[in-house]
Amino acid sequence: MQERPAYLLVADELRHRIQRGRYPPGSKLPTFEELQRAYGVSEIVIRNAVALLRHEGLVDTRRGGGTVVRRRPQARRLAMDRYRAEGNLGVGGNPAAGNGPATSFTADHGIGWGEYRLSARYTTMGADAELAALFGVDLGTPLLRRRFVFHAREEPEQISVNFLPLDLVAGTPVADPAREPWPGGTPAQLASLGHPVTRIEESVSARMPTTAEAQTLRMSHGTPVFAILRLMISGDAVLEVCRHIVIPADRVVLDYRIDLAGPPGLSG
Amino acid sequence: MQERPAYLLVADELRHRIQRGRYPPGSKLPTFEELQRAYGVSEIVIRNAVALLRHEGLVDTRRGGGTVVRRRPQARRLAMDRYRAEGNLGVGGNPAAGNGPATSFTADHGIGWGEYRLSARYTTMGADAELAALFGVDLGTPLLRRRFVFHAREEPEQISVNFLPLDLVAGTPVADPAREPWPGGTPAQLASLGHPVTRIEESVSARMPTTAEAQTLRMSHGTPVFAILRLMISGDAVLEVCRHIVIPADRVVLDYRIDLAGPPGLSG
DNA sequence: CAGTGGTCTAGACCACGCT
DNA sequence: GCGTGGTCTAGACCACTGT
Repeated sequence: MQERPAYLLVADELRHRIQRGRYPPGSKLPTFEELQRAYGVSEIVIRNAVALLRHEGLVDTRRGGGTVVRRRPQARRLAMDRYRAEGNLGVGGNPAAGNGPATSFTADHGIGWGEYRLSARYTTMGADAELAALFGVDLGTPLLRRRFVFHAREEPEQISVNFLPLDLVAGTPVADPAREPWPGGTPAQLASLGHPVTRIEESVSARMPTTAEAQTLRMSHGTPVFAILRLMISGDAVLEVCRHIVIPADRVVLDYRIDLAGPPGLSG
Repeated sequence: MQERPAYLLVADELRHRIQRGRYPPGSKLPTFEELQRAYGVSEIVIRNAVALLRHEGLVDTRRGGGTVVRRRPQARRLAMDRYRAEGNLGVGGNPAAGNGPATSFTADHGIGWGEYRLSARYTTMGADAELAALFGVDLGTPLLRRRFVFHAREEPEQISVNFLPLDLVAGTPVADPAREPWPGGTPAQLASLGHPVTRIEESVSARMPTTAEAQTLRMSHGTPVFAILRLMISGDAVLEVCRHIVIPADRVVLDYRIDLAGPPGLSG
């Protein structure tokens, strides 16, 4: 029977106590010095143990502020129906249906239009291999590249980097950053150009954030992100490629519905 | 201008080299001692830097084996259409369509029936609050609990913990662990009981694995997992609740399609 | 200002992979 | 057996939080 490293034993013990409610969310763990004495080990053992819990997303540590059991933020549910609402908004014309302008983002976060802010950066570039394949166009085809950081109540919540064919949007209000935020979002923009979105495809990945992403989104350690590749399709044409929507994974649950009742796929 | 800690500078440098291809996937980084000398810092600085990269999922370290740039496993695409195939399988009766028995899992992994194995553990329990709400039954209603670990070529790939109403399956082959693996999976099982699945709902979360999950799935460090809550619905009745499907997130991409062309939601 | 966690040093021994 | 990364000691100074 080989001995488990001391820091793992300490981590197991602390984890157990957190999960059993001995250290409830929001409470402080004992200081390193106290833990050191309690377990009769050196500081680095405690440090390694706490670092492990931090990378598991169980605790947060702050200089001078102690080690705090993380509160699980209640996750928002991102339902696919929100896109339906956006589409209708765009098609119908004015968003005068209810409480003023809206977007899937504002609906998701339950915030008003005034609490919604985004920072935008627009550039143009030629399609690289991946984008060319997704759009079904030639390499180097001019695209409008838009990078958004969505804020709810001044808190950064989501990064989006997306692309539109330049020949579709050049000279239109859609290509004007000053027009953002746009009620109804991208579906409304595409509808305003005469191309209502008929299908959306989302490819969901999860990974650890890059340091830049963690900084932009003010993320706590030990939290993965969703990285979603999204296509907006009108008829058979891909009109928008969102290369990545990046969302901290502790803040959302993605809801999808799959209907099997209708006629299944053709072949086979 | 405050100074960035040394270990972050070293991590930045190494990360940059990895991303630029200076250290390609599968290659070894210099040893700690070499890095120490190269940067003129103590060992712990190197250690902290490499630990950071490991938690970001960029490298793997092994005692005696050096620090290796992780190869990105090519992610499998889990498309929602696979459920359609399963449903047809069950309804049609025999799975004699093509290459023998199949499941969404075998299709996903491109493996034959012989390379597919699962370990199963069945128990019964009363519905807790969450399950009762999802099934729409009373607290304590008897349920069959099934825990599966799916293996492809003897590699553990996926954990599933799911529940069926006991009054639906008691005494049927579905409640017999020895009948697994079952061609067509759960949709086929439900169809065999006269309840074809008409709708599936999936709620996708991502988080760091528990230590038990990491061990069961033989995961490398710094990799999050998808945790999917899945409902199988026939008509208006929830027939199966999969409380969590756990899949290492570096191995899959989840594809979803959202059709907007049809009649939108009723209200509003 | 006291207390806390963060970074770092110099050094030791251990466990594992490779050859 | 040798070299690698893993664990650990004892101690120092720094940066931030709270009072």
